[in-house]
Amino acid sequence: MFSDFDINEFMENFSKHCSKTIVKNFNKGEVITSYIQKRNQLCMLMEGSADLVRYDLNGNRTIIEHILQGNVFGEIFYIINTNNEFFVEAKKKCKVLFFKYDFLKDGCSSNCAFHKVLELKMPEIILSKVIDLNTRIELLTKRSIRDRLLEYFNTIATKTFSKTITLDLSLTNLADYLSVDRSAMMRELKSLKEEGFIKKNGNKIILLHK
Amino acid sequence: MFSDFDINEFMENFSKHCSKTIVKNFNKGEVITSYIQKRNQLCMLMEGSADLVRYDLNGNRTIIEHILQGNVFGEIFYIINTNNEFFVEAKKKCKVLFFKYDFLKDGCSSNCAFHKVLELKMPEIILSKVIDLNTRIELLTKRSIRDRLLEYFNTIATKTFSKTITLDLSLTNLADYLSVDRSAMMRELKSLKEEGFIKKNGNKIILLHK
DNA sequence: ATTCAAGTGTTGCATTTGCACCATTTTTTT
DNA sequence: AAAAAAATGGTGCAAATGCAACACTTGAAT
Repeated sequence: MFSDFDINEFMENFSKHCSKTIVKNFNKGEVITSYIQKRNQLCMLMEGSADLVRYDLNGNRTIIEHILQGNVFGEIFYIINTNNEFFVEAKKKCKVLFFKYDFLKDGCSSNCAFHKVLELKMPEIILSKVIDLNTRIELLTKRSIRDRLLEYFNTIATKTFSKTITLDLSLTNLADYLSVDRSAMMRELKSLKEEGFIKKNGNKIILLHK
Repeated sequence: MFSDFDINEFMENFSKHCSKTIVKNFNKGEVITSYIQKRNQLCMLMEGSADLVRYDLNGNRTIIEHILQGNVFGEIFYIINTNNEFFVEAKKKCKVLFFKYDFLKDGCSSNCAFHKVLELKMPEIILSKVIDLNTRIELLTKRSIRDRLLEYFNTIATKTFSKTITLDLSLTNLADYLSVDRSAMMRELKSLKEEGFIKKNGNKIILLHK
């Protein structure tokens, strides 16, 4: 989608030239932002990886979104009407660009050229977000743990053109991402192995044709 | 978000002036589009309401998305990598505008002014889509039928500023939307009534403070 | 007005999932 | 290198959910 355009390089330059954007660095485990107030905040992950995590009243932890380099995130995408808390947690060292969505339309005082480019690219950036979210919904509408696991594996296999998958989430986090109980998921993984749907060795999974 | 701009009126005019967009009408029950090929199709619902429905291999029907007047939908938002079939079904008489996403960037031969406006408004249109999808994800990550029902009711209550809700989905469709078994959902609705969380009379539901 | 189709409400039973543990291994921190 | 923390793998049991079936009501079509 950005074949002729390196969005990360662009954003890096953007932040250097435009006084109204901020770049911050975070270490693993730190909270990048929390979705509480309405600040119209829009963020872009320039380096590293992070999770948008929700803790509910029962103590369940859910990974709402797995954020990779180049992805956008932030309050601007949410209407917060629950008591739950949302945090974006850095999984590795992260570099994050913060800016306000309003600001995008308004331009900045210096009327900088970067704004124009970002404005132009924004539909595509958000469109790829929509595609990711729909992929997530496709997963979450699966009714059984088995179907969610297979959907997750198949999505990655399709993306990487390979039936051999290296999980970038721990199994504990995978359960939180699929929004299911971890021990029940382990049980299901075992069944999938025994019934010949997959082979599993550590964080490597091979999808078998069945 | 479109306080100073009536997007529907605009689209109506757009379709009249721009040779590359098509408006079609559909009766209740008709299939508006199916998500199979990659045609970069983007649609906007100008009148009526519709559901994006998926039937899986087990025969389960899931309402992936409930599409209202002014909403956009279409293949462009999806990567189809499953065997499942996706249909958009008209719930009422519908008027739908079809166009191609690519075309948006390229402009049309007559270089019409409508393109410019749509280009300008596109980020906001898609942004509101993102907000809807995140609301949907928030619902689907709830682990119990009870929590999904309450989340659904609360979202509507927040939107309408009222604790009294009139369901615009049949209970059968609501179950398909929550992605749960209908009879299990009915059981849960009954418990919610008995335990004093809600009052229910036909398709009217009152949320009680608890 | 009658027939047919769809939606509602309910139940018994089987299956799946979640919960509360525990043992062991791996990773991280001190 | 030792200690602490986190992840993996597992189990028994309880609770939630799905499935299949049926009666009844409502709405649509002929």
